[in-house]
Amino acid sequence: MHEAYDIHGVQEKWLPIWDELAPFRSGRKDDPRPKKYVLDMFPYPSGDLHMGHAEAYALGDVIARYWVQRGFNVMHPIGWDAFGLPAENAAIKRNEDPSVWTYENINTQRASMRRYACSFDWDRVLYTCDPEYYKWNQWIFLKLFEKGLAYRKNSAVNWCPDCQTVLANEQVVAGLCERCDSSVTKKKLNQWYFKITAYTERLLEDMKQLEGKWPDKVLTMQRNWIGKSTGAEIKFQIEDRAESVVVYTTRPDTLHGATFMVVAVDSELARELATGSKVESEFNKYFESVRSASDIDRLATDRTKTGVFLQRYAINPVNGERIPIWASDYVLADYGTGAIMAVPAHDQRDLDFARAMKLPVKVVVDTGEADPNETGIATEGIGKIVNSGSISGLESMAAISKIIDELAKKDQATATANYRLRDWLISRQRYWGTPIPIIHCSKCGEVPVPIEQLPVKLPDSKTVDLKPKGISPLATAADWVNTQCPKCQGSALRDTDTMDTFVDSSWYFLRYTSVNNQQSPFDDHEVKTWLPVDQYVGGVTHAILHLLYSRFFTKALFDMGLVDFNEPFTRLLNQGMVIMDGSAMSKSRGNLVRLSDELERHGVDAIRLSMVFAGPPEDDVDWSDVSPSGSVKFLNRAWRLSGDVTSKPGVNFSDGNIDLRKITHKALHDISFAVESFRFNVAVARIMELVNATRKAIDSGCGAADPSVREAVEGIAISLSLIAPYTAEEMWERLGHKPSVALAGWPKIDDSLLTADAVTAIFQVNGKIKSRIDVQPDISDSELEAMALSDPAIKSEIEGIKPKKVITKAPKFVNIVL
RNA sequence: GCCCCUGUAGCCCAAUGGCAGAGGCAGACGACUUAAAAUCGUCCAAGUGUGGGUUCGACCCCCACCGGGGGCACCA
Repeated sequence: MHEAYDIHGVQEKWLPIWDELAPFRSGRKDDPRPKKYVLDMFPYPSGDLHMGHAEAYALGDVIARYWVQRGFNVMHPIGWDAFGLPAENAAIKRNEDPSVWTYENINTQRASMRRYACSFDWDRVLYTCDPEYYKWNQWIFLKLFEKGLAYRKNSAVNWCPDCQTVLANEQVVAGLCERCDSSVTKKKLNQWYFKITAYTERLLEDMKQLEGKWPDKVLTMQRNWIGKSTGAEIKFQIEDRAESVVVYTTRPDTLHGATFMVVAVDSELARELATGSKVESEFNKYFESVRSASDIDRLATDRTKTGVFLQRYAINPVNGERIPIWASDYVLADYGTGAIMAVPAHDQRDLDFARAMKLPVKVVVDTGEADPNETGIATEGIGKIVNSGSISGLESMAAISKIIDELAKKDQATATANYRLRDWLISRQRYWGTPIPIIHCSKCGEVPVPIEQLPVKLPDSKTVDLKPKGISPLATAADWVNTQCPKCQGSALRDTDTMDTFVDSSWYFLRYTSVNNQQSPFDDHEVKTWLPVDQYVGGVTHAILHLLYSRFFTKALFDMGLVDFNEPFTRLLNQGMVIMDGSAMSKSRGNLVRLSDELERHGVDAIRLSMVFAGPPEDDVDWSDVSPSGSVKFLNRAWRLSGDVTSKPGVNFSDGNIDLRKITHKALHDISFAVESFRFNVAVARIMELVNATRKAIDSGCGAADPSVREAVEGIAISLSLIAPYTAEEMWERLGHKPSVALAGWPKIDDSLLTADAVTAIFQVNGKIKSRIDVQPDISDSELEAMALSDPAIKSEIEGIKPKKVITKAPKFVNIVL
């Protein structure tokens, strides 16, 4: 039986010692170390931790632990995103308060995190369902309300029939509810919104700060989501109507080609134009058919165009042509002005409609492609303008600015931009969330709950009918709903909706700085000390939702003077998913791997190591490609080294074997570099290399007693402490040191040991390698070139031909071009 | 349909315009062992998806195509 350490024994051994030492407590007032805020996205407490958490928290931990070793005062907090539907649904099923299920899961997860050796600061924990937390949600809501950034409006909203609540645009994915995949329908409701659209340009502009620091993918997704387009608003006179209609177009250069106008069937304008006309009943029939269609149907791209001619005409401002006005569902009521000028020759959707309705097609841009009249394919590119009066002959770009100028003088056009981003709908018709702190008074209207009355706590769940029925369960708590108007003292009603749980996570990173503060959401001084977050770690699933909302909150708080930075997360790392056999793990697929089973089998360190070593962090980890037993083997191999070292702690390393010392210093240097550039898999490979080299040095090199061996093994223990804390702690103890290795500090790297004694130079002829030779690393270009030219292999290649060119980069290579 | 990422050994992955291989998994062989496990050691394999181009030199940069993944998709 070869010596091996007891995986589970060491876990039980070190946990209480770490509890005692609390090596990751941050924020001592007199701490002289520079700060670093490393943040993992907090979990939703939906049961125990799973493989995905194991990966994410292993990666975040490497970063946090690394900066501690590098001498930083690292804040690495954790909390729970504890409001939300699963708790409520469980509560209904179990007939108990949602908090019971929630806190049971939180306790389970907390115990698992402790065991998983997460380097969290356990003094900075928060739960969003805690009234001490959501009180500040309400406080921020009221601040936004005061600034006009929180408002209520009546409009058609996304409704999930399964969750029985409304959803924000961001929470509808391809017509389906992002939570439960039900088909989302529309419902006309009076709902609360946050005015994120007031920040559109800044959300877009400030992304420049994040370039290179956030994954490009996330920035692209946010840009797409915001969806900026530039163009012009153009006024069209309408026959027999005093007011003109404004349309938005990105292609004012095609204005002469507008042969009809289309208004959104569900717009006010369409209703007005149809009312009292001969086509009113036909319009109503069409309107009803469109209204009952699901989003899924509506979004199908290959759907044939439908519409109703409203028997009305608009006048094209550039040529006075009468163009018919149609109502259709292919124009959206809430984008642009809800009406468009249709240019069938140069827009595929308009062309499809024109062909379906037998409307004329007029080519006004020559793109060099075939006539859309014949091909049925609109020529959407830019080109030379034709048949367009004053702008004929211009290129599209020049034509756009000219026509806008001309029309602007007559007050018929304005250059403008449009965005896809809509305001954030935050009211939800469910119980387990933050109550909206507004009182509705028949005399005074929407009255904010006075600050000193916060929090507006949720009514006791026993007094509430939790079953979803389309209105908020809070409405059934009569005693809670009926209250007094803070202004006129008359009887009034509380708002019964709760906030979207994304509100909770939009500022939690600020609360960590002062979780026990009862006077304000966060302590000014602490926020100045710690924020912004230096490193955020989490899944790409939040690329739009959470990250966009948090950026919006930060900017709003900045404008209120509450924070002094405008981007919350300086750097972002997106880890991939843990999958199995090529697809996402799920019970129904039968490919679920249970984290607890894996931990039981291989131990915490081996699982953490496997996660980190599996590949680049942003790639998915396929668990079927991972060998946790290989990790166990490696950890044993590293651990055994610590028992072989015979020199005493504190021995002078400079007396050690130079070869091993060079390997050690190079390895430690490379490991730092790899960790700082998020190539953790490479860092692990370097540690493995160092372990192999040390093994060799002990068995067949300088021997176990050499000081260089101690230096190497100590370096291994410290590096491993980022990834495999239990093993590292055991090694550190066996090396004769006191715990914790987490605080040992990164070894000082001696630059003079980083240069090799000799390097292999290569000699090429026409880029092909012909010879190689070991040279001094400080050899000069001319020396190396001379060596190359006198090298026998090279000489025979050259054979008296005079080289055209010789490229020399000492000490690496010489390339002779013939 | 549009945009982005990606393709290296049987597999997971390294290689920051300069020797294609750092590390691991799997495999083969040897040492130790009565034997096996564990351990230690040795070995094994691709010329970088395909075709062009730039360069003295390309896995790396550019273009096209093929395969895989992702995002957007009636947003005027």
